[in-house]
Amino acid sequence: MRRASHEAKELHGANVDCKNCSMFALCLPVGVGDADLDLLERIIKRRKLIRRGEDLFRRGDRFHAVYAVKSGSIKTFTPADRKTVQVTGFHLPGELLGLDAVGAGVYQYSARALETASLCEVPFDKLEGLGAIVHGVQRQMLRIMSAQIRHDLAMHALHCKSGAEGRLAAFLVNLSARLGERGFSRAEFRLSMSRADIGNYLGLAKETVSRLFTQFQERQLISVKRKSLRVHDLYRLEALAGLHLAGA
Amino acid sequence: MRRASHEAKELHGANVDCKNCSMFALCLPVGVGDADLDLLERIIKRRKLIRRGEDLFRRGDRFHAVYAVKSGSIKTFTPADRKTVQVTGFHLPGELLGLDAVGAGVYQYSARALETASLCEVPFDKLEGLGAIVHGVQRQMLRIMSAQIRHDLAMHALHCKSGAEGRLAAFLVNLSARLGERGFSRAEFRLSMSRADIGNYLGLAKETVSRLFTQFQERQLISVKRKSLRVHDLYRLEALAGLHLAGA
DNA sequence: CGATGAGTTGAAACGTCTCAATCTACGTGG
DNA sequence: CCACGTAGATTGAGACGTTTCAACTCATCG
Repeated sequence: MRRASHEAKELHGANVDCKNCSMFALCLPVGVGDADLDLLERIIKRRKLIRRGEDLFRRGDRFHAVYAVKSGSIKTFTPADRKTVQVTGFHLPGELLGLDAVGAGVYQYSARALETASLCEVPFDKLEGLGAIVHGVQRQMLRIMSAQIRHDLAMHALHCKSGAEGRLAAFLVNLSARLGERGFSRAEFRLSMSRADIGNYLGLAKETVSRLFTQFQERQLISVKRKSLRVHDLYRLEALAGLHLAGA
Repeated sequence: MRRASHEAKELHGANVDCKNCSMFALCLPVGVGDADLDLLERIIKRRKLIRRGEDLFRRGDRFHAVYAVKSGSIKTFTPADRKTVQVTGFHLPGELLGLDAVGAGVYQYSARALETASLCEVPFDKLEGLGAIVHGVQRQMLRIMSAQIRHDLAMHALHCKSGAEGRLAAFLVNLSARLGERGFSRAEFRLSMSRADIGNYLGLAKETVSRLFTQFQERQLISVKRKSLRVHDLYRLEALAGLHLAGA
């Protein structure tokens, strides 16, 4: 059970509260109002602003920091064919980027802003150093990594749905849920990525995505107008996505 | 560049050396021959043996331990439809299971032996406790988690290849590489999972998998006889899988 | 040695992709 | 401020690949 009782924010423009940020868990163990918190603040709060189409980092860049999205959204991608890319994920406000690079030393994919985005940069060596000192930070770092693995698993499951319909439905349900978790509206939001990006991500042709959107609309599941989307019947959408398994 | 110069072991029956185990990294930071190592040993070395078809744990079970596969292989799966399952992964000797459950408290999927398998059980609370005390263990735990995230990313990429041919090729290349990393033969190994499992995992019908195997065989890429597989032309297989991108 | 489950193969049905034309929104420069 | 150019989105029709259904073979095991 998750709460989403706040007045839902607009994705575009609004920042996530630190409370809703994936990184916030790191703040909890340190005594609030303590010198420790100040220490953490000094490490984390470097802000970065990038505009639509600009890259945050590129595949192969030396790893030095994890990023938390404060506002806007980011897509990550990696070369596929000699002249195409594979979109590997979309990152929404409150979510993290770059954890996969921790042990590798270099980023595994490129990250590009889908719209103007602000981010918190967290230099990892400093954070790791803090973890060695402050009790509980280490524990939270593991929790965060584990959550990332679960997230990736869920994305994986999303891709496995056979049939374009189920995949797109799962994608929308997933987007809706992730936005809802951070206090945005679950029912109405902006698709910051193009149809082509969605298609690429899901392994579908952009035309198929487009057709499916209009089909979902005819079935009263959603309404889409350009980039704005409204979910009318989340339950049936989830059913299409293959959720609603056992009674659980 | 990875080395595989050892005499290649048989997958079936042979154990991975601790040296080749994902968990081994945890042993490095503690001074070898020290009292610490003994401590680690006491935590890790609970062995578990399960037979083909038996479950190591089930989705929803309370999380208490991470497992390392010593021999044999494990498949993980989760319910999909009301009466089908989705295979989420295969775990080979030296690989880990259950890291995703660290922050969740319960396992996210069920794990079943594809053949008789022996495992090391690592109670996580104890390990975490040790991490708080022994310098370096914490660091290695993060490295391991990060590696898991990268692994999941790679699996994700594998699924994204459009076209059954590319997906199956990528799957075989991936299997070959993972076995090679642990000192097994990259060219000749046993497919411990059924065609149906492979198909389910890749989002293909089992018949398609079967047809592709014979087709790959006709093209001299591999030879398959029942469960034993030999890779004849890894390079062309990688090409099919969509690797060989830029010159890098 | 028959039973059983896994694997293979064929033919038809279906779904998704590709190609191509059209349409829409948006940003740019006149 | 309007007009145009462009990139993204939509829609249609045919080609292609994968799934499904079904028959059959082959190994394994009681």
